[in-house]
Amino acid sequence: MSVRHDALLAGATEVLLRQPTASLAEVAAALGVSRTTLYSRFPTRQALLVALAETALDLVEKALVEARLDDADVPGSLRRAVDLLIPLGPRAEFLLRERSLDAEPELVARYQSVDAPLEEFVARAQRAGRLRADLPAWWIVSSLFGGVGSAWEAIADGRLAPRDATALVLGTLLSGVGT
Amino acid sequence: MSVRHDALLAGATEVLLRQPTASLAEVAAALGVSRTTLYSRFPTRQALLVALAETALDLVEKALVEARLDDADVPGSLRRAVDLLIPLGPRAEFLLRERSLDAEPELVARYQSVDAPLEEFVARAQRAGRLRADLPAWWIVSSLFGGVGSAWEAIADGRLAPRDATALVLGTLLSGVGT
DNA sequence: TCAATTCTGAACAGATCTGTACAGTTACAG
DNA sequence: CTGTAACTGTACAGATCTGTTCAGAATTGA
Repeated sequence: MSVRHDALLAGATEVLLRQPTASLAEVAAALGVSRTTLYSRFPTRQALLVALAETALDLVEKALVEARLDDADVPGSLRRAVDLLIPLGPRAEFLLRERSLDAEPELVARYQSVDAPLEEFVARAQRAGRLRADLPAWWIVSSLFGGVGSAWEAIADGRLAPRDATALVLGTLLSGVGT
Repeated sequence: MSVRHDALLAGATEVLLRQPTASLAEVAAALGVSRTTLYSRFPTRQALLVALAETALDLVEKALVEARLDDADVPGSLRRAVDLLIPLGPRAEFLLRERSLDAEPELVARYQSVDAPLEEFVARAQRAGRLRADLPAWWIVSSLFGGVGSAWEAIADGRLAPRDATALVLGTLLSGVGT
């Protein structure tokens, strides 16, 4: 096997992220693999997209586990989570842009189950008075992911150094931009 | 003219937002217009996309003008801006998702010129001590648009009432989610 | 060295899309 | 009522993409 299966998935994600309408011929060429090989692994284009989404969700899920969300240390937990999410940029960004994935019920179901541990953590932190309780928990989670997304964009544009991203995202999320 | 030109643009935006790969035949059908008519107004598919983007940028630009950004009233100015940006959701969201527009230099140039007045306003507010000066102005603008984007998503999902959106976005942006 | 698995290039049918052309119909203004 | 302008349906050529098939080449492991 000249190209490992997961390396192939990672490469395909990047190609399709840059050019979502790329044909499988273009994807195969960019990966240095023949179109036939691609079809032997993924029977249809949609199957490839779903596989890409699955692995991206796996990565996000894994990041949230590795962040070791700890009710006793809310800022530290959030810092670890953002720190682990930042490098996933290109892999996960694909999920948000590709519309045809919304038609896959099993994927849509996973979106929520992946968010769940973080949302529950936020809700506990709110009850413990560590986070504002006058905002919906889902909104706080949404804002966190939004901040991570803005950071991805800024990094891709070369405006932001990856090492600075976490502090910027968390500093803004927790304290706001007001004085 | 059975379908007004700008109504046609608005409708086309919605169709293409829901299904970015829709053919011009589908777009025309959804608009109640013949495919031939569509081609008579926009010589190519790309020309249609560019026209859509132009009008979306016009709307954002107009919203920022109408917000009457006033250095003496930072929170009020931001509130007016967000208030006017929220209803633009579907129109502007299209811009962010459609990748083929990145190949149009004149559009890319406008992205920045549209943001400019807001970014300058933020920079002045920072110098006046009304906003945190330890964050880059572009990041604050990016966070504001990110918050508006999260609100659009939540509204589309039915999780958020449009009337509540502005307070949620601004409350989070200015004060953060920490206690 | 040999055998099995995997990859490759080429070709194919079917489908779809774009962009163009044109003749006929509708709608509207004067 | 009449003429102009806009719209419509249809048809076409060219291009591209998907998904399949298959015989041969390359790799790999034993």
